[in-house]
Amino acid sequence: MPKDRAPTRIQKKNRKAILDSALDIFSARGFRGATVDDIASAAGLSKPNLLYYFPTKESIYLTLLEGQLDTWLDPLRALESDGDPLDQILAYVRRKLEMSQAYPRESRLFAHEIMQGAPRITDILSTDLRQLVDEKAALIQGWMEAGRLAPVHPHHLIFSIWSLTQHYADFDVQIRAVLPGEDPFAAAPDFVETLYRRLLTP
Amino acid sequence: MPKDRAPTRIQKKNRKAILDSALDIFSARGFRGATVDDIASAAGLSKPNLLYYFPTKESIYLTLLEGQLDTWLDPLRALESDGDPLDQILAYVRRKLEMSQAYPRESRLFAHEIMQGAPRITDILSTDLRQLVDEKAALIQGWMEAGRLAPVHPHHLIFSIWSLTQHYADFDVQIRAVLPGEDPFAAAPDFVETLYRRLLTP
DNA sequence: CGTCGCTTTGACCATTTGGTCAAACCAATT
DNA sequence: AATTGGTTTGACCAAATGGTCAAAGCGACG
Repeated sequence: MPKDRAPTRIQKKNRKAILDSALDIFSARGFRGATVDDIASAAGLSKPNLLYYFPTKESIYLTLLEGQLDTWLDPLRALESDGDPLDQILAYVRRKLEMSQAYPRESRLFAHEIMQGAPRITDILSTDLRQLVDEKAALIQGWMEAGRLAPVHPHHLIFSIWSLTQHYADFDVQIRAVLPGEDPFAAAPDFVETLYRRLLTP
Repeated sequence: MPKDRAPTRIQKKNRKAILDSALDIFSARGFRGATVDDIASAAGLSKPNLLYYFPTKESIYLTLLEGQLDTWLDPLRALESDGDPLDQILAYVRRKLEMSQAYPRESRLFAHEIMQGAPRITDILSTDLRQLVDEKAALIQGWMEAGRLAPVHPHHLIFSIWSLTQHYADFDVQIRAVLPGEDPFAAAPDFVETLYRRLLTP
């Protein structure tokens, strides 16, 4: 593995290729279902060569998880107290749905990890994520108490947004198998907007 | 493996124990994350002994998937054209949520399988499940056209029910990490009922 | 109580898989 | 062109894992 210097051109290229291939494979098969060999050949490298850039399979996986976590939570962070509450929520839902469409691999990566019991990120979930959610739930609660949104349990509201939007990424195969021809994401934005509009309009 | 006769008392007991332990482990770790040894010792058997009852790891997994699929779809099948449409939908949602609470392992088993691309059940999804969903979607569509339910895309309505209810089982860890103390399933029934009531009341 | 057929197991095997290592290979700088 | 340091690989290893098998154990029934 290279020294502690500025990464060379080759290092940048290969680390990026590895992480991209690894995301493909981890997101499709979970941590244990992915093999180092598969990731390596998907990245166009030999296994020892891959292990020259990342010391272990786990280190690749952790790099991905940690590297994407912030991005993944950005939409929720952007939920602000300014402006119309319903618009804020709808914008959040829309961002979340766009992320599921644009980054389904990331969605599945987290889904796998959480369904395994989230062994590598429980502490983050119960500290950072929990704090963020509590904060935004309080904001929503405030809107509801002010009569600016119809009242519902704010935490469960957030869960429902997660589940609904990520479902389109995580269960893509099922949706496509069931939906007659049409692109799952075609009608989804309208549907979720309608749903949250009717749920939350005071 | 035993001949083609009526199963003995011991066979019944052991097959049941194996399937139960296997459900524990497959649902927690997915197919590749589960080892035959783990399942065997969880069932209180040696590995060769387990393989005396099921020829392969895959056969255990398939037995579970197929054995639970019908049960898993029963709530949707029970959606009938009789009675008040909203009550029918709300009853479906309630049944589905109860199943997530009572059978989280089964929910996760299917979730894992589908997230892997559903290699073993794609055909069932695109035939049986699709037909069932189409049928019920048509029923819902009819209710909406008759003005007895507020109009939304019926397929996506069904997806939303799946995602919302199964989320409580599949992402249990995350929900518990985020929810301040309370039991996730305590407020869930009220929340989902409110959601679908507001969404669908004409 | 002996036999027959179901049940259980220790020992074993082949394959897969994560990871190591020394040697070869390049690329750029002097 | 020689040197230096990053890059690549073939060969190899140990552990894990799915599965086999012959032999031993056991239960019920005549």
